[in-house]
Amino acid sequence: MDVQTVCLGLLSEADRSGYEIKKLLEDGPLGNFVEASFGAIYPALTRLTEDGLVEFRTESQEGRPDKKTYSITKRGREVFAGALSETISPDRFRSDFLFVLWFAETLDPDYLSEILDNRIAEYEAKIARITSEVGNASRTPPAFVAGQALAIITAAKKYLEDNRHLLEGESRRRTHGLHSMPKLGATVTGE
Amino acid sequence: MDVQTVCLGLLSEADRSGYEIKKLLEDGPLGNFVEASFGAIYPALTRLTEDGLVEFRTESQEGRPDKKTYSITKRGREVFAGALSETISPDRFRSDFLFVLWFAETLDPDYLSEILDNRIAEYEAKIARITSEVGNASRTPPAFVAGQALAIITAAKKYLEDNRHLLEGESRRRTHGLHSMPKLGATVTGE
DNA sequence: AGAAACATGTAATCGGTTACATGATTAT
DNA sequence: ATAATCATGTAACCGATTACATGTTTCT
Repeated sequence: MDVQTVCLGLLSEADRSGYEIKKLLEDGPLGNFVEASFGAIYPALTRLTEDGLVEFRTESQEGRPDKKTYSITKRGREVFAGALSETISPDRFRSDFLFVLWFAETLDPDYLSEILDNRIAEYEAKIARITSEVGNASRTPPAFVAGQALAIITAAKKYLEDNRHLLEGESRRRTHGLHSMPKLGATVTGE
Repeated sequence: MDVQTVCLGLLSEADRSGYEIKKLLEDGPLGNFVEASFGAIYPALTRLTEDGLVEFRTESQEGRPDKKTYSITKRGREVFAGALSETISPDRFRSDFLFVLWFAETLDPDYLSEILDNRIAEYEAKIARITSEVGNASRTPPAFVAGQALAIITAAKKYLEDNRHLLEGESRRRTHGLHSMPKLGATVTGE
Protein backbone atom coordinates (compact mmCIF):
# COMPACT_ATOMS: atom_id res chain seq x y z
CA MET A 1 0.00 0.00 0.00
CA ASP A 2 1.85 3.10 -1.16
CA VAL A 3 1.74 6.45 0.56
CA GLN A 4 -0.43 7.95 -2.16
CA THR A 5 -3.18 5.41 -1.55
CA VAL A 6 -2.88 5.88 2.20
CA CYS A 7 -3.29 9.65 1.82
CA LEU A 8 -6.19 9.20 -0.56
CA GLY A 9 -7.92 6.90 1.91
CA LEU A 10 -7.50 9.21 4.85
CA LEU A 11 -8.77 12.11 2.76
CA SER A 12 -11.83 10.08 1.83
CA GLU A 13 -12.87 10.32 5.48
CA ALA A 14 -12.24 14.01 6.04
CA ASP A 15 -10.37 17.04 4.73
CA ARG A 16 -6.88 17.06 6.14
CA SER A 17 -3.44 18.60 5.78
CA GLY A 18 -0.24 16.65 5.24
CA TYR A 19 0.72 17.35 8.80
CA GLU A 20 -2.58 16.02 10.08
CA ILE A 21 -2.22 12.85 8.03
CA LYS A 22 1.18 12.27 9.57
CA LYS A 23 -0.13 12.85 13.10
CA LEU A 24 -3.08 10.56 12.49
CA LEU A 25 -0.72 7.75 11.54
CA GLU A 26 1.65 8.52 14.37
CA ASP A 27 -0.92 8.65 17.14
CA GLY A 28 -3.85 6.64 15.83
CA PRO A 29 -4.49 2.89 15.72
CA LEU A 30 -3.74 2.72 12.02
CA GLY A 31 -0.15 3.70 12.79
CA ASN A 32 0.41 0.22 14.17
CA PHE A 33 0.06 -1.17 10.66
CA VAL A 34 0.81 1.71 8.28
CA GLU A 35 3.70 4.15 8.34
CA ALA A 36 4.61 7.21 6.31
CA SER A 37 7.12 10.01 6.77
CA PHE A 38 6.70 13.70 5.87
CA GLY A 39 9.19 13.20 3.10
CA ALA A 40 6.81 10.70 1.55
CA ILE A 41 3.50 12.37 2.39
CA TYR A 42 4.13 15.84 0.96
CA PRO A 43 5.31 14.64 -2.46
CA ALA A 44 2.41 12.13 -2.51
CA LEU A 45 -0.06 14.96 -1.95
CA THR A 46 1.54 17.00 -4.71
CA ARG A 47 1.31 14.07 -7.04
CA LEU A 48 -2.33 13.39 -6.16
CA THR A 49 -3.13 17.05 -6.85
CA GLU A 50 -1.42 16.90 -10.24
CA ASP A 51 -3.48 13.81 -11.06
CA GLY A 52 -6.71 15.54 -10.05
CA LEU A 53 -7.48 13.06 -7.28
CA VAL A 54 -7.36 15.70 -4.56
CA GLU A 55 -7.65 19.50 -4.33
CA PHE A 56 -6.41 21.89 -1.67
CA ARG A 57 -7.22 25.25 -0.21
CA THR A 58 -4.66 27.34 1.58
CA GLU A 59 -5.60 28.55 5.03
CA SER A 60 -3.57 31.42 6.38
CA GLN A 61 -2.82 31.23 10.06
CA GLU A 62 -1.38 33.89 12.33
CA GLY A 63 2.15 33.08 13.40
CA ARG A 64 2.19 29.74 11.61
CA PRO A 65 2.99 28.73 8.06
CA ASP A 66 0.04 28.50 5.73
CA LYS A 67 -1.88 25.29 6.06
CA LYS A 68 -2.89 23.36 2.97
CA THR A 69 -6.09 21.49 3.54
CA TYR A 70 -6.72 18.75 1.01
CA SER A 71 -10.08 17.40 -0.15
CA ILE A 72 -10.62 14.29 -2.19
CA THR A 73 -12.26 14.75 -5.59
CA LYS A 74 -14.88 12.57 -7.22
CA ARG A 75 -12.23 10.92 -9.36
CA GLY A 76 -10.14 10.46 -6.25
CA ARG A 77 -12.96 8.52 -4.64
CA GLU A 78 -13.30 6.33 -7.69
CA VAL A 79 -9.59 5.60 -7.79
CA PHE A 80 -9.54 4.82 -4.09
CA ALA A 81 -12.52 2.48 -4.37
CA GLY A 82 -10.58 0.72 -7.10
CA ALA A 83 -7.51 0.47 -4.90
CA LEU A 84 -9.58 -1.08 -2.10
CA SER A 85 -10.83 -3.82 -4.41
CA GLU A 86 -7.38 -4.85 -5.56
CA THR A 87 -5.68 -7.95 -4.20
CA ILE A 88 -4.47 -7.27 -0.69
CA SER A 89 -0.84 -8.13 -0.06
CA PRO A 90 0.00 -10.37 2.90
CA ASP A 91 0.78 -8.99 6.34
CA ARG A 92 4.43 -8.50 7.11
CA PHE A 93 5.90 -8.92 10.56
CA ARG A 94 9.42 -7.67 10.76
CA SER A 95 11.39 -8.22 13.91
CA ASP A 96 15.07 -7.60 14.42
CA PHE A 97 14.45 -8.73 17.97
CA LEU A 98 13.50 -12.26 16.93
CA PHE A 99 16.53 -12.30 14.66
CA VAL A 100 18.73 -11.49 17.63
CA LEU A 101 17.03 -14.20 19.70
CA TRP A 102 17.86 -16.69 16.96
CA PHE A 103 21.40 -16.34 18.26
CA ALA A 104 20.41 -16.46 21.93
CA GLU A 105 22.90 -19.25 22.62
CA THR A 106 25.79 -16.99 21.71
CA LEU A 107 24.63 -14.02 23.78
CA ASP A 108 25.77 -13.13 27.26
CA PRO A 109 23.06 -14.48 29.59
CA ASP A 110 22.67 -11.19 31.44
CA TYR A 111 22.38 -9.30 28.20
CA LEU A 112 19.80 -11.79 26.96
CA SER A 113 17.69 -11.35 30.08
CA GLU A 114 18.02 -7.61 29.80
CA ILE A 115 16.76 -7.39 26.24
CA LEU A 116 13.90 -9.74 27.08
CA ASP A 117 12.92 -7.56 30.03
CA ASN A 118 13.15 -4.45 27.91
CA ARG A 119 11.09 -5.88 25.11
CA ILE A 120 8.36 -7.02 27.47
CA ALA A 121 8.32 -3.56 29.06
CA GLU A 122 8.01 -1.96 25.63
CA TYR A 123 5.13 -4.22 24.75
CA GLU A 124 3.48 -3.30 28.04
CA ALA A 125 3.85 0.40 27.33
CA LYS A 126 2.39 -0.04 23.88
CA ILE A 127 -0.51 -2.05 25.24
CA ALA A 128 -1.29 0.72 27.70
CA ARG A 129 -1.12 3.30 24.94
CA ILE A 130 -3.40 1.42 22.59
CA THR A 131 -5.85 0.59 25.36
CA SER A 132 -6.38 4.30 25.94
CA GLU A 133 -6.80 4.81 22.18
CA VAL A 134 -9.56 2.22 22.05
CA GLY A 135 -11.45 4.23 24.63
CA ASN A 136 -11.33 7.35 22.46
CA ALA A 137 -12.61 5.59 19.37
CA SER A 138 -16.17 6.45 18.52
CA ARG A 139 -16.36 4.74 15.16
CA THR A 140 -16.08 0.99 14.80
CA PRO A 141 -13.15 0.55 12.39
CA PRO A 142 -10.60 2.45 14.53
CA ALA A 143 -11.64 0.40 17.54
CA PHE A 144 -11.41 -2.76 15.48
CA VAL A 145 -7.94 -1.96 14.19
CA ALA A 146 -6.75 -0.95 17.66
CA GLY A 147 -8.17 -4.20 18.99
CA GLN A 148 -6.19 -6.23 16.47
CA ALA A 149 -2.99 -4.40 17.41
CA LEU A 150 -3.77 -5.13 21.04
CA ALA A 151 -4.43 -8.80 20.36
CA ILE A 152 -1.15 -9.22 18.50
CA ILE A 153 1.04 -7.37 20.95
CA THR A 154 -0.59 -9.04 23.93
CA ALA A 155 0.05 -12.46 22.38
CA ALA A 156 3.66 -11.55 21.58
CA LYS A 157 4.24 -10.36 25.13
CA LYS A 158 2.61 -13.40 26.69
CA TYR A 159 4.67 -15.71 24.51
CA LEU A 160 7.90 -14.04 25.59
CA GLU A 161 6.94 -14.26 29.23
CA ASP A 162 5.85 -17.88 29.04
CA ASN A 163 8.72 -19.16 26.92
CA ARG A 164 11.76 -17.04 27.71
CA HIS A 165 13.00 -19.79 30.01
CA LEU A 166 13.59 -21.93 26.92
CA LEU A 167 16.33 -19.52 25.92
CA GLU A 168 17.49 -18.57 29.37
CA GLY A 169 17.27 -22.01 30.91
CA GLU A 170 20.60 -23.29 29.67
CA SER A 171 22.76 -20.80 31.47
CA ARG A 172 20.47 -19.95 34.35
CA ARG A 173 19.80 -23.25 36.07
CA ARG A 174 21.21 -22.16 39.36
CA THR A 175 19.25 -18.92 39.59
CA HIS A 176 15.92 -20.03 38.15
CA GLY A 177 15.77 -23.68 39.00
CA LEU A 178 16.08 -26.66 36.73
CA HIS A 179 14.24 -26.70 33.47
CA SER A 180 14.24 -29.60 31.13
CA MET A 181 13.55 -28.59 27.56
CA PRO A 182 9.76 -28.67 27.26
CA LYS A 183 8.07 -29.27 23.95
CA LEU A 184 7.09 -26.06 22.21
CA GLY A 185 3.55 -25.02 21.48
CA ALA A 186 2.18 -25.69 24.94
CA THR A 187 1.66 -22.07 25.91
CA VAL A 188 1.27 -20.70 22.44
CA THR A 189 -2.38 -19.76 22.31
CA GLY A 190 -2.85 -18.65 25.85
CA GLU A 191 -5.78 -20.88 26.59
CA MET B 1 18.64 -5.25 10.26
CA ASP B 2 20.23 -5.05 6.84
CA VAL B 3 20.77 -8.00 4.54
CA GLN B 4 24.51 -8.01 5.18
CA THR B 5 24.02 -8.57 8.88
CA VAL B 6 21.42 -11.24 8.21
CA CYS B 7 23.83 -13.10 5.93
CA LEU B 8 26.64 -12.74 8.41
CA GLY B 9 24.46 -14.17 11.16
CA LEU B 10 23.33 -17.15 9.17
CA LEU B 11 26.93 -17.84 8.16
CA SER B 12 27.96 -17.76 11.81
CA GLU B 13 25.91 -20.93 12.27
CA ALA B 14 27.13 -22.87 9.24
CA ASP B 15 28.78 -22.52 5.86
CA ARG B 16 26.17 -21.70 3.27
CA SER B 17 25.66 -20.45 -0.27
CA GLY B 18 23.57 -17.44 -1.21
CA TYR B 19 20.93 -19.74 -2.52
CA GLU B 20 20.81 -21.66 0.74
CA ILE B 21 20.50 -18.46 2.74
CA LYS B 22 17.54 -17.47 0.62
CA LYS B 23 15.88 -20.87 1.06
CA LEU B 24 16.48 -20.82 4.77
CA LEU B 25 14.64 -17.52 5.05
CA GLU B 26 11.90 -18.63 2.68
CA ASP B 27 11.14 -21.94 4.36
CA GLY B 28 12.39 -21.54 7.91
CA PRO B 29 10.82 -19.89 10.96
CA LEU B 30 13.07 -16.86 10.66
CA GLY B 31 11.40 -16.02 7.37
CA ASN B 32 8.34 -14.93 9.31
CA PHE B 33 10.30 -11.97 10.64
CA VAL B 34 13.18 -11.40 8.21
CA GLU B 35 13.07 -11.18 4.43
CA ALA B 36 15.72 -10.86 1.74
CA SER B 37 15.68 -11.29 -2.02
CA PHE B 38 18.40 -12.76 -4.22
CA GLY B 39 19.02 -9.30 -5.59
CA ALA B 40 19.93 -8.22 -2.08
CA ILE B 41 21.71 -11.36 -0.86
CA TYR B 42 24.24 -11.81 -3.67
CA PRO B 43 25.57 -8.23 -3.57
CA ALA B 44 25.63 -8.43 0.24
CA LEU B 45 27.81 -11.53 0.08
CA THR B 46 30.14 -9.85 -2.41
CA ARG B 47 30.41 -6.86 -0.13
CA LEU B 48 31.09 -9.01 2.94
CA THR B 49 33.85 -10.80 1.01
CA GLU B 50 35.43 -7.49 0.02
CA ASP B 51 35.37 -6.43 3.64
CA GLY B 52 37.00 -9.67 4.76
CA LEU B 53 34.10 -10.74 6.95
CA VAL B 54 33.43 -13.88 4.92
CA GLU B 55 35.35 -16.12 2.50
CA PHE B 56 34.11 -18.52 -0.12
CA ARG B 57 35.19 -21.65 -1.90
CA THR B 58 33.78 -22.63 -5.26
CA GLU B 59 32.34 -26.09 -5.54
CA SER B 60 31.92 -27.44 -9.04
CA GLN B 61 28.82 -29.51 -9.57
CA GLU B 62 27.88 -31.67 -12.49
CA GLY B 63 25.10 -30.19 -14.52
CA ARG B 64 24.63 -27.23 -12.20
CA PRO B 65 26.31 -23.86 -11.97
CA ASP B 66 29.23 -23.64 -9.59
CA LYS B 67 28.22 -23.24 -6.00
CA LYS B 68 29.90 -20.65 -3.84
CA THR B 69 29.99 -21.75 -0.25
CA TYR B 70 30.69 -18.95 2.16
CA SER B 71 32.37 -19.20 5.56
CA ILE B 72 32.48 -16.48 8.17
CA THR B 73 35.93 -15.22 9.16
CA LYS B 74 37.18 -14.35 12.61
CA ARG B 75 36.67 -10.66 11.90
CA GLY B 76 33.22 -11.50 10.61
CA ARG B 77 32.34 -13.07 13.93
CA GLU B 78 33.56 -10.03 15.79
CA VAL B 79 31.57 -7.68 13.62
CA PHE B 80 28.47 -9.82 13.99
CA ALA B 81 28.82 -9.98 17.77
CA GLY B 82 29.00 -6.20 17.68
CA ALA B 83 25.86 -6.00 15.56
CA LEU B 84 23.99 -8.21 18.02
CA SER B 85 24.82 -5.90 20.89
CA GLU B 86 23.53 -2.78 19.16
CA THR B 87 20.18 -1.29 20.03
CA ILE B 88 17.43 -3.41 18.54
CA SER B 89 14.89 -1.53 16.49
CA PRO B 90 11.21 -2.00 17.31
CA ASP B 91 9.06 -4.66 15.67
CA ARG B 92 7.10 -3.55 12.66
CA PHE B 93 3.72 -4.95 11.74
CA ARG B 94 2.60 -3.90 8.32
CA SER B 95 -0.85 -4.77 7.16
CA ASP B 96 -2.58 -3.53 4.06
CA PHE B 97 -5.45 -5.72 5.15
CA LEU B 98 -6.09 -3.71 8.31
CA PHE B 99 -5.86 -0.55 6.23
CA VAL B 100 -8.60 -1.87 3.97
CA LEU B 101 -10.71 -2.81 6.99
CA TRP B 102 -10.39 0.76 8.21
CA PHE B 103 -12.77 1.52 5.35
CA ALA B 104 -15.03 -1.46 6.00
CA GLU B 105 -18.12 0.76 6.11
CA THR B 106 -17.59 1.75 2.49
CA LEU B 107 -17.04 -1.78 1.20
CA ASP B 108 -19.60 -4.04 -0.37
CA PRO B 109 -20.75 -6.39 2.45
CA ASP B 110 -20.20 -9.51 0.39
CA TYR B 111 -16.73 -8.39 -0.58
CA LEU B 112 -15.97 -7.59 3.04
CA SER B 113 -17.03 -11.07 4.16
CA GLU B 114 -15.05 -12.60 1.34
CA ILE B 115 -11.78 -10.91 2.25
CA LEU B 116 -12.30 -11.78 5.91
CA ASP B 117 -12.88 -15.43 5.01
CA ASN B 118 -9.81 -15.42 2.78
CA ARG B 119 -7.58 -13.85 5.36
CA ILE B 120 -8.65 -16.28 8.02
CA ALA B 121 -8.01 -19.16 5.63
CA GLU B 122 -4.54 -17.77 4.86
CA TYR B 123 -3.78 -17.52 8.54
CA GLU B 124 -4.92 -21.10 8.99
CA ALA B 125 -2.67 -22.30 6.18
CA LYS B 126 0.27 -20.44 7.68
CA ILE B 127 -0.45 -21.86 11.12
CA ALA B 128 -0.44 -25.38 9.69
CA ARG B 129 2.82 -24.70 7.88
CA ILE B 130 4.58 -23.30 10.92
CA THR B 131 3.27 -26.07 13.16
CA SER B 132 5.01 -28.61 10.97
CA GLU B 133 8.18 -26.50 11.06
CA VAL B 134 8.19 -26.54 14.85
CA GLY B 135 8.24 -30.31 14.74
CA ASN B 136 11.36 -30.33 12.58
CA ALA B 137 13.28 -27.98 14.82
CA SER B 138 15.98 -29.68 16.85
CA ARG B 139 17.60 -26.59 18.30
CA THR B 140 15.79 -24.29 20.68
CA PRO B 141 15.98 -20.88 18.95
CA PRO B 142 14.25 -22.01 15.72
CA ALA B 143 11.48 -23.60 17.77
CA PHE B 144 11.23 -20.44 19.87
CA VAL B 145 11.00 -18.16 16.84
CA ALA B 146 8.46 -20.44 15.16
CA GLY B 147 6.46 -20.44 18.38
CA GLN B 148 6.33 -16.66 18.45
CA ALA B 149 5.14 -16.57 14.83
CA LEU B 150 2.49 -19.11 15.76
CA ALA B 151 1.39 -17.11 18.79
CA ILE B 152 1.02 -13.92 16.78
CA ILE B 153 -0.79 -15.41 13.81
CA THR B 154 -3.07 -17.45 16.04
CA ALA B 155 -4.01 -14.32 17.98
CA ALA B 156 -4.61 -12.37 14.77
CA LYS B 157 -6.83 -15.11 13.40
CA LYS B 158 -8.78 -15.50 16.61
CA TYR B 159 -9.33 -11.76 16.79
CA LEU B 160 -10.72 -11.67 13.27
CA GLU B 161 -13.04 -14.56 13.98
CA ASP B 162 -14.27 -13.17 17.27
CA ASN B 163 -14.71 -9.57 16.15
CA ARG B 164 -15.57 -9.61 12.46
CA HIS B 165 -19.22 -9.18 13.37
CA LEU B 166 -18.35 -5.67 14.53
CA LEU B 167 -17.63 -4.77 10.93
CA GLU B 168 -20.16 -7.05 9.29
CA GLY B 169 -22.95 -6.51 11.78
CA GLU B 170 -24.26 -3.30 10.27
CA SER B 171 -25.23 -4.71 6.93
CA ARG B 172 -25.78 -8.34 7.87
CA ARG B 173 -28.45 -8.28 10.54
CA ARG B 174 -30.80 -10.49 8.64
CA THR B 175 -28.29 -13.22 7.87
CA HIS B 176 -26.34 -13.31 11.10
CA GLY B 177 -28.81 -12.17 13.69
CA LEU B 178 -28.94 -8.91 15.59
CA HIS B 179 -25.81 -7.51 17.08
CA SER B 180 -25.66 -4.42 19.17
CA MET B 181 -22.26 -2.79 19.13
CA PRO B 182 -20.33 -4.51 21.89
CA LYS B 183 -17.46 -2.85 23.66
CA LEU B 184 -14.10 -3.77 22.20
CA GLY B 185 -11.41 -5.60 24.04
CA ALA B 186 -13.61 -8.33 25.40
CA THR B 187 -12.20 -11.15 23.31
CA VAL B 188 -8.81 -9.64 22.75
CA THR B 189 -6.55 -11.87 24.76
CA GLY B 190 -8.34 -15.12 24.28
CA GLU B 191 -8.61 -16.00 27.95
C1' DA C 1 16.13 28.79 28.37
C1' DG C 2 14.95 25.06 25.74
C1' DA C 3 12.05 21.59 23.92
C1' DA C 4 8.00 20.32 21.56
C1' DA C 5 4.24 21.29 18.53
C1' DC C 6 2.76 23.43 14.37
C1' DA C 7 3.58 23.49 9.28
C1' DT C 8 5.58 22.63 4.51
C1' DG C 9 8.86 21.44 1.48
C1' DT C 10 13.35 19.67 -1.10
C1' DA C 11 17.43 16.86 -2.09
C1' DA C 12 20.61 13.38 -1.29
C1' DT C 13 20.90 9.04 -0.48
C1' DC C 14 19.80 4.31 0.24
C1' DG C 15 18.42 -0.19 0.72
C1' DG C 16 16.04 -3.15 -1.64
C1' DT C 17 12.79 -5.19 -5.26
C1' DT C 18 11.82 -6.71 -9.87
C1' DA C 19 13.09 -8.21 -13.98
C1' DC C 20 16.33 -10.01 -16.92
C1' DA C 21 20.03 -13.31 -18.38
C1' DT C 22 21.59 -18.23 -18.46
C1' DG C 23 21.03 -23.13 -18.24
C1' DA C 24 20.85 -28.08 -16.65
C1' DT C 25 18.19 -31.42 -13.91
C1' DT C 26 14.35 -33.42 -11.80
C1' DA C 27 9.67 -33.99 -10.66
C1' DT C 28 4.74 -33.73 -12.29
C1' DA D 1 5.57 -31.09 -22.04
C1' DT D 2 5.96 -28.07 -18.34
C1' DA D 3 6.94 -26.48 -14.04
C1' DA D 4 9.91 -26.39 -10.24
C1' DT D 5 14.50 -26.69 -8.21
C1' DC D 6 19.15 -25.61 -8.29
C1' DA D 7 22.45 -21.65 -8.86
C1' DT D 8 24.55 -16.93 -9.54
C1' DG D 9 24.59 -12.55 -10.97
C1' DT D 10 23.49 -7.58 -12.92
C1' DA D 11 20.90 -3.37 -13.86
C1' DA D 12 17.09 -0.49 -13.82
C1' DC D 13 14.11 1.34 -11.08
C1' DC D 14 11.55 2.73 -7.02
C1' DG D 15 9.62 4.17 -2.92
C1' DA D 16 10.86 5.93 0.99
C1' DT D 17 13.93 7.71 4.80
C1' DT D 18 16.95 11.16 6.62
C1' DA D 19 18.55 15.40 6.89
C1' DC D 20 18.25 20.01 5.89
C1' DA D 21 15.91 24.58 5.53
C1' DT D 22 12.71 27.98 7.85
C1' DG D 23 10.11 30.14 11.49
C1' DT D 24 6.53 31.02 15.24
C1' DT D 25 4.15 29.77 19.37
C1' DT D 26 3.32 27.28 23.41
C1' DC D 27 4.48 24.30 27.03
C1' DT D 28 7.88 22.90 30.67
